[in-house]
Amino acid sequence: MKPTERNTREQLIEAAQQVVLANGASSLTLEAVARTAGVSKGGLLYHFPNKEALITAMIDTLCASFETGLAACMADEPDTAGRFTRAYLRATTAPDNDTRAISSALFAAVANDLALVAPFREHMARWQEQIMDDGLDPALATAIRLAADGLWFAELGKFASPGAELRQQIVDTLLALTKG
Amino acid sequence: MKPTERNTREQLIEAAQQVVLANGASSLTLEAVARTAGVSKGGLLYHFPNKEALITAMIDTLCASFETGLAACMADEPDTAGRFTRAYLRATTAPDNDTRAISSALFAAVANDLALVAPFREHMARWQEQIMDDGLDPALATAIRLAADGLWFAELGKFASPGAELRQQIVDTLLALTKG
DNA sequence: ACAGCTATACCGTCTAGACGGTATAGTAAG
DNA sequence: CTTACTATACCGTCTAGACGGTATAGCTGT
Repeated sequence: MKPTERNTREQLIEAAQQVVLANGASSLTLEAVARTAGVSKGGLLYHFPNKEALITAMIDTLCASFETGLAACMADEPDTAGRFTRAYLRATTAPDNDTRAISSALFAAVANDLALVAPFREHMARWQEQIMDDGLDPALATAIRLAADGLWFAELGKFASPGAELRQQIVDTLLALTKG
Repeated sequence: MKPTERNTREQLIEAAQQVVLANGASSLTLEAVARTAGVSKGGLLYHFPNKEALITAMIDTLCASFETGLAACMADEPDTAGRFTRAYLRATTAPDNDTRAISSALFAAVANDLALVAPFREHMARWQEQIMDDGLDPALATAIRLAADGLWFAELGKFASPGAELRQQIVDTLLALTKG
């Protein structure tokens, strides 16, 4: 059996997500993560020299995961005006069940050190650029993006998040807005 | 000078907001809050027996402040379909400079104990009820609410928040949507 | 094929310090 | 005598991170 560098690292990140979701960001301790991942604390520190590195990796995973989903949605979308905006909307509202898990990285970052959200901000800025240059009225396109973010935020924090049926109608309404 | 029960209490809440905004939620310690407010730690504990009570008070302040702004916006809005949705939009996007300060309560709650956001969730649920029963298509009205939340969230966390001009156009676009 | 070396992938223990919270004694104003 | 604090000392718990040790895998020269 090969020592599974990749797997352990990923397991640790997953464990960190679980810990945050289960008990809140305040319970994200190195020990708890190690225990959840079935690894000793020393083992965790081998992969991530400190807590900051762990959270940074969580944020990277979040961004990479979304970027992947976004690329897939772009491929499915015809190359007409509003293409990126529609893909963004579809990507944020895709019924990925682990969206919440992955997004827990933001909670962890906010709770531990606001500076850790910087990479996320940069990604957002780049997406916003593409929204602005999407062949739609920039204000409308951004409004749609904000609605998508708002839905994602509502579901992340369980802030009056709409039920399945209403949710679908909202997505459809927003999609329709990208088509005049 | 009467020992100013009210003022000190409010000062402590303000200090807590400042601490969170300045250094992130992780730096919200009782000692730091007391120091910022110019009060001894014992004095803080006189008003708030523990950290949880302090954060709960922060959340209450957040909700009360928004509720007040919302009521004011309702009063300014004609009693036609979409009245509440427009008021909600205006209230969340009002250029209150301390919106960010007050909203730091959410950061504090998420960082310390997710259970503390429960009162906020309840408020959101009640607002959502009124959005649904506002004489508009529920999906459209909720989409507008989510866009308002998204804008608030973007500005709270500095996530690709639009500049002043674009922001105004977005609000106008959303307002227009409530009028068919 | 086998010894010798090195890098990888961990484990378990320890410590310094921070933090929440308690206790106590005292003060100043009304 | 009560309210509203200040000031200080302290305790128990938790935590990040350092450190030393260990087992294994994969070369490399012979």
